[in-house]
This record gives sequence, C-alpha cells and structure tokens, in this order.
Amino acid sequence: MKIGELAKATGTQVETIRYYEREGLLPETSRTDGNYRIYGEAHAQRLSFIRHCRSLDMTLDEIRVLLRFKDAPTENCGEVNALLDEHIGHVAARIRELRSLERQLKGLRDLCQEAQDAAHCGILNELARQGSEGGSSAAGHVHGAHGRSVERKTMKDKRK
Amino acid sequence: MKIGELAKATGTQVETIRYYEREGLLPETSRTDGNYRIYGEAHAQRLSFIRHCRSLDMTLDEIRVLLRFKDAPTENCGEVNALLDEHIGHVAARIRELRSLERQLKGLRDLCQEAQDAAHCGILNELARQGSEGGSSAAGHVHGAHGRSVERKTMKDKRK
DNA sequence: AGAAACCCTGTAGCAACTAAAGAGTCAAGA
DNA sequence: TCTTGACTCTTTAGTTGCTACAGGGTTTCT
Repeated sequence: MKIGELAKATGTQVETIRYYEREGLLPETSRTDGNYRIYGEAHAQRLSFIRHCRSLDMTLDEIRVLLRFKDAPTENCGEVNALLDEHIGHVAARIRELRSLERQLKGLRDLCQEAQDAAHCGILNELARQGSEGGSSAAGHVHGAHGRSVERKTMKDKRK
Repeated sequence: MKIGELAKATGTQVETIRYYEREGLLPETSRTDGNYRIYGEAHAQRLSFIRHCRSLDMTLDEIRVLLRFKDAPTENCGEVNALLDEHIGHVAARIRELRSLERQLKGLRDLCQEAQDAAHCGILNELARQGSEGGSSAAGHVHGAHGRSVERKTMKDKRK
C-alpha cells in the first residue's frame, strides 16, 4: 500500500510517517518506479506499535528502546519493565505537580471575586508581589509526563 | 543594574532576559557607552511578574494579556479572571488526562510480572495489538497545562 | 598590561511534529 | 491523447520557551 493508505490504516498523518522514517523509527521501504513508497503489513504493524506508545506519551527515545526489544524476541525484557516503571513515575510526578499548580491557581483566582479596575485586582497584585514565585524554581516545571527540563537535558550532549 | 545583576535578583538566566526582550515582554532599556543594558527597579518588578506567571505555567501569550492589564490600571479586570479560569480549566483537564494515562500504564505494566524473553513479554505484545491505541487520538494529548496540540494551533495562523 | 568575568549579537538546537513550496506521478474522464 | 485533480515526493521552515554556542567587545581588578 501507498503512504496515504498506510496513514488511513493507522490514523497517522502522512507527514508524520515520513518523519518517523527520517527519525529511524520506521525502516525505509521499497519504491515504485515513480518513487512512491510501498508498504506492507509489517510496516503497518510497526507504525501501530509506535502510535500506541505515543498515545501513552512515551518519547521517541523510549519507543526506540521498546522497538529494540520487539526486534529481538530472545532478549530479556527486564529493561522494558524498568522503562515502563520509570515512565509511570514521570506521570505520577507530573500529576502531583499539576495538582499543586491547580491549588495555587485557585488560591490566586479567589483573590479577585468580582471584576473591577485592574489597579485593584487581587490577582494582578499578587502576581506582582516580590517573592511570590511559588515553591518551585520557575518555568517548565509543569508540562507533560516529560517536562521541558527533561527534554532539554540532552541538548548539551547532542551538540557534543 | 546590569543584566547579570537583574538575573540574580530575579532568579532568571541572562539569556532568558534577552529572550523576553526580543519577545516584547520586557521593554528595551537604556545602554551604557559600552552597549551594556542598564535596568532599574521597574524592570526588575516586571520580570518578577513574568517569572511568577511562568511558574504557574502560563504561556507567554497569556502573560502578555496580563501585562496589558497591569499597564492599564483603570481597565476592567474581568478578562484577567476569565483568563485564569480558562487556565485552571486547562490544568484540570490535563490532570484528568494524566490520571487516565497513569491507569493505562499501570494496566500495561501488570501484563509483565517478571522478566522473560521479549517474545513473551505481555507489555510488548499488548503494545503491538491492533486497535489498542487508547481512548484518545494519539500523541500530544498528555503534556502540560498547555498540550502540544494547543501550542501547534497557532502555526497555521502565523504563516497566514 | 594582562586575565578573568561580564556583556553583546546572531545563530542554532531541543522534542514531536506540522505546514508550505515547488515539482513529479498517477488515474479517471472527456 | 489531453486535462485535471488527487496523490506523492523532497526540502525547508515553523511552533513554544527557552538554552547553548560562536565570536567578539567591555569592564574590573591585579
């Protein structure tokens, strides 16, 4: 099947499929004389695997690890368990952080019961207060299962 | 004070301060003869406001709205309340999604009680199952208060 | 004077896509 | 056969909020 068919079969964007091929998650496939990609069932299954992992908010690096085991059926899957445990830990941590953030935001919201002029808005005044930056250090602490700080961790290494 | 001092005073990276200036969040400031930026207390306060908002995971666009009200003390702050309500809604939604994700992941984790060869790993096999992609549509659904889909929403508009 | 710390601008990169430009291919219908 | 519209291709750029680096200038202190 052609790329559009594969996209439909797996609920994926055509562009995303090409992206996964560039990223090495999907092996390159044969082409027609007109240079169109031709996929078989194996590719469809692999893509479904990848999409399933993405739906669980795993990073592409995590997925690469899982694919490695998928491709090596005799390998011991202990690392798969560990990876999942770690990922679950990330999610739990993120939930805790978001809960904390929710409480802060609600507290802040309560400072302005009814609209008035901005100068007397309890929210704006609280935001302007020095030393009111919350418990954690600042931006990026409440994103996904993989916060931006985690994403950024590899930047230095990558440049090396 | 110079940029390094401002950075220390507000717990911000120097580069981030320059970034905020480029992004229009911080007004440009006067310079020394040697072209060093010179900041006063007003800038320090504004930056603290911004950082406080960031610590609450507000986007820079949201912060721009709040700054507009901060700069217009006679304006009615109803929109501030609405913005905060919406932001709180985003956080609540994200918490719900993460909890759902957590349940899914734990269910998946339970499929492999002890490490064995990958071919018989309940986790890998479940991930490979067709039609197992979870309730939501795929990637990007469980990130921060502002999911990746939200971030991406403005791409089309920006290109115009 | 020299060295170290600081500052500047411009550019690139991170993750995981997504969009657009410009061009080629294919299939169906006139 | 020709036309047209859908599909495909590659390449490049962009999203968010930073962060890092290159290369060079300025300031401070010894």
